[in-house]
Amino acid sequence: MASIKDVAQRAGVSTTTVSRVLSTPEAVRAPLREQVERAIAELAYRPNLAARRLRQRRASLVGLIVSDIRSAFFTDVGRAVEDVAYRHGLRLILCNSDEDPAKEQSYLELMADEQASGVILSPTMAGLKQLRPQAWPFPLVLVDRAMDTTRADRVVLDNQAAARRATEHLLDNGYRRIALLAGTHSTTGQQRHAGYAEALAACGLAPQPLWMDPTREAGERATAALLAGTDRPDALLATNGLLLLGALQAVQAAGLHPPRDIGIAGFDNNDWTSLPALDVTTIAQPTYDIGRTAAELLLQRMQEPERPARQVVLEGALVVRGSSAGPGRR
Amino acid sequence: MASIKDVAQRAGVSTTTVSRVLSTPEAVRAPLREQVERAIAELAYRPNLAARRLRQRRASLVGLIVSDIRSAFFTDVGRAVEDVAYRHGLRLILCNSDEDPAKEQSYLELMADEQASGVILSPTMAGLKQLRPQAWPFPLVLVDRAMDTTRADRVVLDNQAAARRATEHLLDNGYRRIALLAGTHSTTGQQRHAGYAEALAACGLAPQPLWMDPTREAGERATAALLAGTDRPDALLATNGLLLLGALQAVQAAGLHPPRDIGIAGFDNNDWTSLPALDVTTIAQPTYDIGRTAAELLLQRMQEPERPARQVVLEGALVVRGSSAGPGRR
DNA sequence: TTGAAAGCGTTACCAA
DNA sequence: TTGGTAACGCTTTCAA
Repeated sequence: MASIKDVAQRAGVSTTTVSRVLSTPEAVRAPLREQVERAIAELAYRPNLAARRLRQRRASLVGLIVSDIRSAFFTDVGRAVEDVAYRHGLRLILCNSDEDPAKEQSYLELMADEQASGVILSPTMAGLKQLRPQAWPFPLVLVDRAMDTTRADRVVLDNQAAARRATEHLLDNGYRRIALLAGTHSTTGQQRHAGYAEALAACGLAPQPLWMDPTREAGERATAALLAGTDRPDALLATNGLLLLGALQAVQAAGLHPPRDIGIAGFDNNDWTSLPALDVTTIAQPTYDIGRTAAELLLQRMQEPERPARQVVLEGALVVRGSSAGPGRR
Repeated sequence: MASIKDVAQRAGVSTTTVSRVLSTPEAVRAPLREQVERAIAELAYRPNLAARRLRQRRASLVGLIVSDIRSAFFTDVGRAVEDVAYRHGLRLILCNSDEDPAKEQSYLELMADEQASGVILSPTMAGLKQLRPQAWPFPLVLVDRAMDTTRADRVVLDNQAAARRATEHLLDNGYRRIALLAGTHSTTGQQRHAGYAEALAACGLAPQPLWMDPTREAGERATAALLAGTDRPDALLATNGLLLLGALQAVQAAGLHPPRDIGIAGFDNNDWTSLPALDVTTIAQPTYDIGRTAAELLLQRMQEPERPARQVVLEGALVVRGSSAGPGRR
């Protein structure tokens, strides 16, 4: 591997000059610069990142730690972050905490060890509770999940409003006994519950929330139990895509047909929800905007570490499809 | 940040000894070692990875470059790779090439710049064609996609056999005019086509392959055109999950009901395929095994760089569901 | 505008 | 078994 020394030798200049051509080319006179650039090309020189980091005590690298890499939500967010980061000469490292606080912690430590310039994090519930953003040697931006008390920049959906709108939509279409499948382990589940409860309260109706692990299996079990019970709901709202999938599974297994037998709506506009045979009403999140905003907040904080923390709230879009068209409708 | 010097000073030993405690503790006598360990704990010392890399000229880091991070296939593979890597003290960096050869190339360069110990790659078609595994400064293991001529370790599905089995299953259930939705841009599509053609040839039937971008939209368009045409097939086989989704979209939009009006089967046992309202026959890939095997091949090659390249072929499982039960069946 | 030299934190070599 | 010292490749003073 050619080093900066080899380049300097070949170009007949000092290593300082080569370094300058790499970082601030305009500070080197044209003829010399071209000489150096030629040597770089001829030797196929690539700077050693480890050496650069050691010297600069900072890596041109941002981390994105997500709780579930499988969800379309986070991959879209990741794409947006990468786009912004790349334009600013920053590399992105993607980490999947898999909803495991220990893994999350371990990745944060990895980022510290790697001297990352910044980290964007969608924390687990446990991780969020004990999170001390100031304790990390890099700026931290939270996405998707955050508490009002957290002193860090954050980008979140207006979960409460989105859930309220979805619930109102079900109410408008004639459903009255609306059950909520809500995920524990996340602030989003709680906020979505709040919006749901709010909409029902405005109509003087009783909420029927069910709390569970945010998995397909839990959603299926809870829904099956609900449908087998005496006080059967006439509509279901699921607070994320996996719970929605589980709910559909149970509804279909019970031989029920939305929207007639039961209304269905849920968060996350996953690709399969638009299949005509399912045609599920969903809340679509502005995933790309969320990621882009998070990356921009991070870059700003990197430049201005002392500015006060900001929260950006984005809106979800209700995608109305057939599954919530109203009881008795085909 | 405390450095190894601070630890040495506090423990009253040389930096060499501290370094040894970190890498080969058994080479340091117990009392001294404990002294050092105490100092490390008290100072909350963390080794500087950049310095370590600069010195060792190797990062304890493996890269996984996938063509589509969204697919369950690659996230499962990633989890398996991470498990194995973690057990061997290696960090995993996940990169998404998004089927873009330029991005793939750029990530390979990133891995070289980072002095990665090894890389696992699912190459794009263009990337595979011009891939020179020996040209990279790290061992390379291919997953999912590879050519027989590629001189690198590789782990692949027996795509041809899997496609043959799926086709035979459709034939066994009475379908005769079976169309194939195959993705260009990948060797898997071609191999799956071969198995499909083989099964049809054995029955003296004509293949009806359609080549397209491996996207939902392309699958939908192609299927819609197929269904609107004169020589309408009585079954469809899709070579990946997105094409399957697109095919279902078009079939349902046309008001057709599998398995009666048309048989459906496809690769990738995605979570939504088991919904009762869809109940799609699929080929499930042993994703975790694929990832684990790839990681193991990589570790072996890191230890023994000169061993000849090996190919590991794993089998897919046909998951029979209702969508292929036979024409005229409900 | 250019160059010399120091130093980032670690490990590897050699000597004790 | 332990320690001194050089070196990894780069950037950043500082001086010319």
